[in-house]
Amino acid sequence: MLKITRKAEYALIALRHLNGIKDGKLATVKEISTQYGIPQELLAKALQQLARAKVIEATKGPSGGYKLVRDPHEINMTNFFEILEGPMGIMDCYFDSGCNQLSACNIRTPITRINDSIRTIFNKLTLADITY
Amino acid sequence: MLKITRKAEYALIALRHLNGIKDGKLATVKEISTQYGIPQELLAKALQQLARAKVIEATKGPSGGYKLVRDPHEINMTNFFEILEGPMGIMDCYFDSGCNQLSACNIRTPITRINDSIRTIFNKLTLADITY
DNA sequence: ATATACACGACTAAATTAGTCGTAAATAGT
DNA sequence: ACTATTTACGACTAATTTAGTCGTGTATAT
Repeated sequence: MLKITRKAEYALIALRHLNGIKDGKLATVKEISTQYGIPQELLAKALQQLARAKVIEATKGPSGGYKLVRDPHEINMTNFFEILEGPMGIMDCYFDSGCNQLSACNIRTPITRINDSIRTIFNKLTLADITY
Repeated sequence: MLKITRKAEYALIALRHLNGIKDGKLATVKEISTQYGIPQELLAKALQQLARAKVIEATKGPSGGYKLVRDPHEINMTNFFEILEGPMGIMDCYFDSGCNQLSACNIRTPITRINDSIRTIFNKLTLADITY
């Protein structure tokens, strides 16, 4: 319950790794996946998403790989999770999903407040915090 | 992502409902499920769990039903969710699950901190808050 | 050229969640 | 005693989501 996906977990591990290597150095998916025991293809997908979102930058070809291109203090966890997993909220009604039948719903307001609290936590948390 | 289950959602709706009815009055699963458009059997299960956990009390037979037996201020959301869905945490490694392969894991500490933050939110939130 | 690395969509498998069904047990009303 | 009502609960199926794999393509350093 309230779990993040493995893809996000793997991405976090990778980001922390990228954040730890020297400026200008690159890390490949292969390196990271073997070092942490992560399925390579799955990690690859996650990193591709982060690259599309311009959080990291890819270099193709031999001696290619990924590097961080944004200040870790600027990457907050709400952004991060939403890049990988879409909108964050403890219930679907929060963003979309007709939810026709439950027009009698008596908990929408409190749920919204809970959602906001969680978003606030993740907004304040940056990759820099994850790095210690 | 970070979603609660429907069972928990339904249970919340029911609890809020029970909290709203007069002292001594009971509400049946049938009433609640039809009023809010919730699958009866699923709601029944959720309420049975809450009854086992002594959050609500069941009376069998005709004119039976459920009532709240604890002060809404004492029922916090961590308890509530853990009764229905088991331990709460954004990642499994938090409580159990060997997680053998990832001994190289570089994010355990920050993950633990995030978990704690979320638990803190839910600890502070009581059923009374959900009721407005 | 070739080997290496990212890009990406399609696919399958596994796990979780949602929902259903059948049966039992208690009890109020008759 | 009988019946209708209501909770209790395990077993089951269906739906959805998540995890992981595969094939193919593109860029590029040597």
